[in-house]
Amino acid sequence: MKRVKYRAAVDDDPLEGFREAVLGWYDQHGRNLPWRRTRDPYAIIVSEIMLHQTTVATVAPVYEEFMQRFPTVQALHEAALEEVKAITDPLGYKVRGRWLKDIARAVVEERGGIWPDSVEELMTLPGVGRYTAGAVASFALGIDAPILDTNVKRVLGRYFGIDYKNSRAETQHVLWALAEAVVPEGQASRFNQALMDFGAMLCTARKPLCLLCPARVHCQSGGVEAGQAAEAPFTYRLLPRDEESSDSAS
DNA sequence: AAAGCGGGGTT
DNA sequence: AACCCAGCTTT
Repeated sequence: MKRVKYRAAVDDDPLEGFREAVLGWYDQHGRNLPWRRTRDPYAIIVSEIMLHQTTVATVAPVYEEFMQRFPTVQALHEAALEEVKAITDPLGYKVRGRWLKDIARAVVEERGGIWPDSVEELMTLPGVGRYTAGAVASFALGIDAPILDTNVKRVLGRYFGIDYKNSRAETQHVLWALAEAVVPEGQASRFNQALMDFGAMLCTARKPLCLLCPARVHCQSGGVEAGQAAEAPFTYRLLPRDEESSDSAS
């Protein structure tokens, strides 16, 4: 008796379909970046500070030089600020050198060389906001924390039909909620990386490759190119959560 | 909520 | 010329 070689996968769940599309695409096309070869919180946070509003191509050589010169948080702590800034200032946003020095001081002197182990604690470090904290938590600590950078905003905004460029607090709140909801359990590190590559390489700001997109069946952007109709419209809703007080949103 | 920070690349 | 880039802090 001949066995059926394939099993059917009916992609009628927009959220699970999105996860599978992004992860499947990432397996084939994901980038091999220097800061992905480590889980050292120090190396990860150095890369994330450098990547603030700065392209991967610009950061990569500077990151390599920085990590060679200051391989550990102790090495950075003992270095002169001027020597640090000589490497980081050419990236722009020249406060980054001081932030990294202040982070090193906080970890070495105030925390005995032990890194914060939660998003909330990470956010107390200078230059570390919610995005960077989520990145370090997921990439270095293995915590299922969401991230919401410019790539993820664009990808989720298009897929869920949200005006992601709107800076209103409520819009950003919804995007964060979706960024959290979409993370597959136990896979935040890989999935968050996948989301960013997906946004940087396929679902790009200027000319997204909608015809190659494995998630386009459900995408609420309807094809950014030529105003195509959404193939599979869907809606989402935000559920109240127990641990949050109900007066948070106005 | 809005401004300020910034060099470097793309359209 | 305008837009974009693994955002955060200050006003």
